[in-house]
Amino acid sequence: MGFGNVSERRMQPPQIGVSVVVLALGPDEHDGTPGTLWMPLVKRVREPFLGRWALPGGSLISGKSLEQAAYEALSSTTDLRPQYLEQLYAFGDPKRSSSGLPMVSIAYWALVGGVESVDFTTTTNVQWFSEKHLPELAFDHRRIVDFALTRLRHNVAYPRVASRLIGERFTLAQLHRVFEAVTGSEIDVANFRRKMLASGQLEETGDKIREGRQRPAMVYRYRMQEHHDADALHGWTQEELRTLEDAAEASEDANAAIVPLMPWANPITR
Amino acid sequence: MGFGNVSERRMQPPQIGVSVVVLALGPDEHDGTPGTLWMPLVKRVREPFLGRWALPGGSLISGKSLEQAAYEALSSTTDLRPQYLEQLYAFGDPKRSSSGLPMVSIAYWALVGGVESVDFTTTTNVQWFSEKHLPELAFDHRRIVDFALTRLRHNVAYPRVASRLIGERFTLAQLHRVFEAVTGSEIDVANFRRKMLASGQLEETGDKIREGRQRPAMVYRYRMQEHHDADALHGWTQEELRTLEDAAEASEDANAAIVPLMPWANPITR
DNA sequence: TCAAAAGTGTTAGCTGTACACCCATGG
DNA sequence: CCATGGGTGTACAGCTAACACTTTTGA
Repeated sequence: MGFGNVSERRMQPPQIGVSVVVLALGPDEHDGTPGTLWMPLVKRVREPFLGRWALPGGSLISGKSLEQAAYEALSSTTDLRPQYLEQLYAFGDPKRSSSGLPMVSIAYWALVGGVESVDFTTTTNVQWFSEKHLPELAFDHRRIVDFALTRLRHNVAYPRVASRLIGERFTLAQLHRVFEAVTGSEIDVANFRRKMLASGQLEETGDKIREGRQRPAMVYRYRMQEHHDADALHGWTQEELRTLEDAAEASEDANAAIVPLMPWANPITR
Repeated sequence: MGFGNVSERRMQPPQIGVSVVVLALGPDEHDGTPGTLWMPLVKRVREPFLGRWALPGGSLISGKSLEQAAYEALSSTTDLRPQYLEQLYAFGDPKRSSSGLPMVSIAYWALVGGVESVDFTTTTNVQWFSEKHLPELAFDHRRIVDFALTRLRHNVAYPRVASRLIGERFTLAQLHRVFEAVTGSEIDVANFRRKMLASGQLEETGDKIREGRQRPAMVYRYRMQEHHDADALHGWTQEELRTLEDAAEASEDANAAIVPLMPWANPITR
């Protein structure tokens, strides 16, 4: 049972899928300093857009939540546990597939990493690309990527976001580099330090680390604040709460509850 | 050909629908002053949740964009042109329908109005409810409503949002009342005036209007800034751009292009 | 001429930004 | 002892919040 022709396909009820923009901090392509965002793409093995690079994703099948589907799309390309996963937007223009197949795609963005810990291995069907040198993508995935990058730039100031990119322990200088890399703008180091420390979100580990040959820097860690029970209040999932906050103004920062991500996730097999 | 039993339905591919939270500013229920948000709900005529109130919405069928589907859900309950329409969130937990029918719902929020112009007529299947006295809703629609209200509260400071609630021409006092009503907090009138005027977004009409028996107030109007051609730049729809901005911090306000809403909308028949 | 709402001025305190400066370390 | 990055002090500009004040109107 093959597909019908284009106009027949247009009459089908739309299919739902998820697409995930997975972002990790990796080395710059010229100097090796970490300061560029990388994302894995998969090569399509079917029409339409056979052979093109596309975002990891999959169809939504019964009994699974959207987050689960996104999580699985992610684990099919990376064996890392996502450090952050949030819904971006639902794309549903019937013209978007440009092949007549009506399709609604719910886009997610995820952060993986820990600066050192990401494995940028290339396989036949999965390859990591620098944000700055993306190939042509299938469907409207390029727009989804831009959407995700914009969101990240706007949200990197939230500790829960930045911390998922950089990893558990870090110096203020490292954190500063991440901010400059992600936002693409220069930030005064002195003021950055004070702002971060004043936020009360950072906690000294007591350790020091020397990166170059100079004075060693204090190692910090994000202080995970205790669970507010906000979800019990309104029945919202953490992910939904984050999206709510994304819509918030800057004023109320990070009074969100942080709980272990993906409470339903199975133990990872790696 | 009826439905199978619950476990059979669970195996179906999920259905996609849209739900719309339509908000308008209406009179307070005690004093008649405009200061309460109202929304239309429809009574369900089918299982599940037969007889319960639910958000206007519908199934997504082929060839229609999500926005079109949302627009039509809106026009089925209100013959007003939506002044604002924006995607909220995609809800997709398979447990959400509590009846075994897998369902993904893409929620939109819309503003209609112009203070005087909304017709709060009740019909058999459609009734307007005050935000403060909502009945029990079908599905997880209560959460969607809360989601929309939170979004509105966070975004009312954006002129394009507030203006769609209040109507074309207004005094600063009226605008001030809207802000206080929506945010639920007291705002110093003097500072509010200055902030609004300093924003450069307001424009005198030259008219004055007297609401009580006192000194008449200047009538203002929002200055619609010219079209940035941002959509041509990135291929984003206006609606997608707004959602992007929602994720933005307060700093960059309203450099968004404003174009006539719903360019594909047919002339209204009223 | 008085009450009530429209509209203006003034100040204290907070925050962001710029930039000068001191400190610790290995070579 | 010096170059380098880590880390601190300070001063100014601009914004916000609070509230006292003046103006305009109809009754």
